[in-house]
Amino acid sequence: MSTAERLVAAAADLLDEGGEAAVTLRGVGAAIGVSHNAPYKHFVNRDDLLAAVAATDFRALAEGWQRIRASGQEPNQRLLAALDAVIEFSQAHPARYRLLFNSPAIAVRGGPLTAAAEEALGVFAGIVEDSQAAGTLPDTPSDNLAILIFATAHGLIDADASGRLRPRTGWAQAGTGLQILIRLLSNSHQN
Amino acid sequence: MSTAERLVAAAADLLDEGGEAAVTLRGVGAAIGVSHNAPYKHFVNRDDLLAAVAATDFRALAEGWQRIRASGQEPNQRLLAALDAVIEFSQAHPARYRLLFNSPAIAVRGGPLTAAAEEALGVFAGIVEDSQAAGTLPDTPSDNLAILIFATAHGLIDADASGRLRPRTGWAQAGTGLQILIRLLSNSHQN
DNA sequence: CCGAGAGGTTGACGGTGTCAACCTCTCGGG
DNA sequence: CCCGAGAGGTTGACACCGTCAACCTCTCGG
Repeated sequence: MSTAERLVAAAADLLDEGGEAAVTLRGVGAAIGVSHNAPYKHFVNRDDLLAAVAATDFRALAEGWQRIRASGQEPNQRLLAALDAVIEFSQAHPARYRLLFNSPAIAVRGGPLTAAAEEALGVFAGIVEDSQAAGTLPDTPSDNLAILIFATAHGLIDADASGRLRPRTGWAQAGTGLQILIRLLSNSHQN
Repeated sequence: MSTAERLVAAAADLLDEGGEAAVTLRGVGAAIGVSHNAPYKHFVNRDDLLAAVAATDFRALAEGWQRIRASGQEPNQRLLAALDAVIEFSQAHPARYRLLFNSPAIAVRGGPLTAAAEEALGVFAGIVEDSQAAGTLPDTPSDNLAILIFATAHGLIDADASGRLRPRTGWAQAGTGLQILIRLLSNSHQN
């Protein structure tokens, strides 16, 4: 593993352990046994390192979704599995999830990060499209419905992370809300 | 205005001007002409000050929604107006919006912040309930549907803020997506 | 062979949150 | 009337952080 990769991995670990505030260039360097300035040989600054973590995670997410899309399940089952996958990631790695979908430091940047994000969301849109093609979701333009569904998932995940989901709804987790949404949308379609 | 209130106002201004990173205890103190340690006489630490800003904004949001709920419009129009209000806030004060609904530093804390947040979301749930009572939305339990709708709104706002909404959907802003959602839900109800 | 560049190091700078100590009013009970 | 406690403000210090600059040391291609 190259030094740059080890730095990214160390940053991801620190993110998991202590949130974004715990990711310090000096700490990341120390974690892999290099000096406090070594990261600057591979990343232009702290945000750039975080962006690299985000890009890695987007690629992993896209890969997981791709596998789900290619699996033999029913289309709506694949959609629910894709949503479950991102919910699971958000619970296992909250800070990294926030980096992907909530971080202003990352939002604007172009380049490989944006490309990785768009590829991942493209795979997700494909999964939604499969459901529409199978006739189990309304035939609104695919990208629009995908964004709508994903936005709801993200909103529910955030609400859960903020502790505002369970007390108000009694739902065990965000997935419950999404099942309800999918059902409502299916009803809408069959009207 | 008390010193504490002036500190909160100054913090809100800095949030608007330069994002969360620009809110520095020293800067907030300097902005109102006190020393770099004066804030500690009113807030236990930086997060506490940010929480005070968030609580203030939650109360203002609740007040605005209350006014909308009491207005004479049609129930579904009131719901769309409430959603427009939060979208407008998110665009006028992105960093403060993020503080309300995205911030891990704020999420866990109990006390007045949590109370203010729950009151605001309660008002929103009331608006949704009105629409259900008028028969223009499905009769899923009120709180659940409110959370579902608000989560979608929040997700679309985040997607927009990350620059991932417009290129993919062509929607002018998050509100467009919400109109579509409301229409889909209405269809679902009338099935 | 040698020189440039990649990748690493040390050292320094200004800025930041936070703690500790001190100062100075205000005001209510003896 | 006094006086002492506490609220609210100040200065000073500390450790830590991102970042810049300068330097060192390999490696490798012309």
